[in-house]
Amino acid sequence: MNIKDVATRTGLPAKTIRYYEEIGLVTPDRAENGYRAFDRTHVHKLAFLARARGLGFSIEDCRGLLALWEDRARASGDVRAIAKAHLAEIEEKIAGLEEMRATLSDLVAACHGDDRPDCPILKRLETG
Amino acid sequence: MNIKDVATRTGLPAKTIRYYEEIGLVTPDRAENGYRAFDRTHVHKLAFLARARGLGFSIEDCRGLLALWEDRARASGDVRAIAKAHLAEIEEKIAGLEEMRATLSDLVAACHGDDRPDCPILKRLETG
DNA sequence: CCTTGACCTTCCCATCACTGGAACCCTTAT
DNA sequence: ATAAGGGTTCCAGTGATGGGAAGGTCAAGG
Repeated sequence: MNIKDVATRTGLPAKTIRYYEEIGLVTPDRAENGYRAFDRTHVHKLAFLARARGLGFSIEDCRGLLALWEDRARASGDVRAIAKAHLAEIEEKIAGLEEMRATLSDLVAACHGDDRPDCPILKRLETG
Repeated sequence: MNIKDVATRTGLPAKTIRYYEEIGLVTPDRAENGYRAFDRTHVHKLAFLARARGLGFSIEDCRGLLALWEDRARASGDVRAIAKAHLAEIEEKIAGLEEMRATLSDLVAACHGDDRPDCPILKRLETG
């Protein structure tokens, strides 16, 4: 299968698939004309990657998850540890963003937002 | 004032302050020895930038906010528009992360996480 | 046979907002 | 004289792509 078909099937841009090959996440064969030749397992792997990335896992996490996925003797605890660490990062990010949101929505609410120069938003940025 | 003092006062790394000069956000004078010479207004400006960045505004947003801050004839509506757009972006980001968090915490909860290979997390990544 | 258009390839540059490091200069104190 | 602790510039790298150039390949139509 050529790269465009794989892109369509997995939802990943062709560029991204080439990148994943470059960093060793997939290793498609090559046809005689130099085109990448993907088989079912490659597509399956790329779909896995697309889902993991969709859940926000880093490329390196994905590499680890892929390795575990392909290891029949894996311990589910290892998978869980990766997911748990990632979950913690996400929660941290959310917390940071929530704080920004709270401040920003207060400021936006406090600013009358007309032609006058007086502005609580700028005042806050000015004075902390 | 030399860059280290400004860094201490604003909480910004010296590297970042140099970068802000490079992209035209501040334009400190130069002493005879080539050192950057910051005065009170530069420090004030950098502190403003530090706070705006702390609220997640992009550098380009900061540039706009700085310009408005320095414009006595500004309309607070312009400031508010920038803040509102940024708030919307943040809320979008939060929504995306919340979705990830929900899925991930379900998966982490469902995975027994021991030595056995059976793993709902991998199953989910495998099958969507 | 030739051309067109849709593929494919590699390669390099850009993103965002820094961060690290090398190589070198200046100042102050010992 | 030297050492510590400033400062300077410039180059390269980060994560995970995206854009675009320059050129090879393939199938269909005139």
